[in-house]
Amino acid sequence: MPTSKTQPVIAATEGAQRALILTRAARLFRKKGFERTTVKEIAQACEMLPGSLYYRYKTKEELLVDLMRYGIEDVMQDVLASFEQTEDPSEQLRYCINAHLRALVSDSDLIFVLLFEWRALGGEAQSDIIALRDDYERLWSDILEAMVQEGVLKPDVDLKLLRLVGIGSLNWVATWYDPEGPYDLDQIGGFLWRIIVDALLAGGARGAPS
Amino acid sequence: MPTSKTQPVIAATEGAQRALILTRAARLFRKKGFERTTVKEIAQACEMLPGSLYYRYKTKEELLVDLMRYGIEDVMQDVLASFEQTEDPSEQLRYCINAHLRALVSDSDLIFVLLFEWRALGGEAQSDIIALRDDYERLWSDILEAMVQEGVLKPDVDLKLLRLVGIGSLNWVATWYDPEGPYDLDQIGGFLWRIIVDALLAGGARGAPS
DNA sequence: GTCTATACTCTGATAGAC
DNA sequence: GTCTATCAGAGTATAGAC
Repeated sequence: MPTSKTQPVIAATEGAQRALILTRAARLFRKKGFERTTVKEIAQACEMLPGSLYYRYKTKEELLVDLMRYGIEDVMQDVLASFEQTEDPSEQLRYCINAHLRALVSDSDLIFVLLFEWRALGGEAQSDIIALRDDYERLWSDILEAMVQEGVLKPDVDLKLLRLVGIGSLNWVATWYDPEGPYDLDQIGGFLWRIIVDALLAGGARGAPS
Repeated sequence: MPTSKTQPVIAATEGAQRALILTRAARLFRKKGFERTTVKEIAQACEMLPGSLYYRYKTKEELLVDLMRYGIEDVMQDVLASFEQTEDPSEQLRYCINAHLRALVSDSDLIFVLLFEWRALGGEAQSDIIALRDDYERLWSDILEAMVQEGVLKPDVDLKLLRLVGIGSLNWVATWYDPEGPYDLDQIGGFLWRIIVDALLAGGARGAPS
């Protein structure tokens, strides 16, 4: 192999290992919760022994933090990419909703863990992750604000409430969604999207903002 | 004290003790999670010692199960009572939304624990609690169905999806609601209620069911 | 019913060989 | 980088006195 390509290849391998560990861990954390999952189990799932894991992460909590960081980067990329697929604000919302849902229930369980295990983090780590989550929510604020400025949403809608309630309904999907169930992600996302648009579309006949 | 009153008084005292223990435990579980809360801490919060707790509950998990059972009975009563305060289906929905929100963030943290700690339960206990939760969700199905039959919601609305998405947005409020924050429960509940009604009201001009 | 004292288990984490 | 071996600590749960 040419020397010039050595560096990237190593990096990719490293990254792959990290991804593998975090994904396997996420699956366990999602199923059993962070505390009930032992380091032994994580190592086993990665086909190594506990000692080897401690070469990469000083503590179990540090692994969780890295997992969450990795997860949030993942969603943000997905949502941003979806956002840029169209210029139409209403469609942008639809795409982003779908991207969020996909990230939430896809085979990587990173986002689920991010959403449901943050209490397992101690003080400072918790603040770090919350800050990252705020970044992500800001992304949604931007999307909604653009919709207002483009005249797709009524100007007097409380965007913060809409964001909180909307993301909430999306996040909760993770608790009941069943790939074998009657609804696919597009249906769920579309349902929510339609409600928002129907209720809050600019120029709507009903719904005085009281 | 007259003898005839002795029995009830004892029962009330017993019940009060149970309520005290479960409420104190719930606060801890909410803050730290079930696993990170030690039996010692629970006992301390109840001003007793670990041994005393084990007189009432054979295991820590049994305490959690009782807590969840107690919590779900609580919500169901509240929501049912709210439902019966009016005959108007639309208002019924509004009242029930508010009741759910109140239960969710009131000083008793029972519902929060019920919603976020069910993974801490092992197999059979988990099934029991899920069955209880299904009972509760059925209550919401009934409310929504009544709204359709009274002509308040469009007949072609997917009630199951509406229920899932709606309850989800309500439940998630528990993760961000701040009593000192800008929104009170009525505002939050009202916001969601208005969206539903505006988007899905029978005879709506927009929103063909695709 | 509550307390004291304690047994037993399991887990996160470390040190050092390879 | 990964494995072996192991420790110190913590936590649930129990037995029996009061």
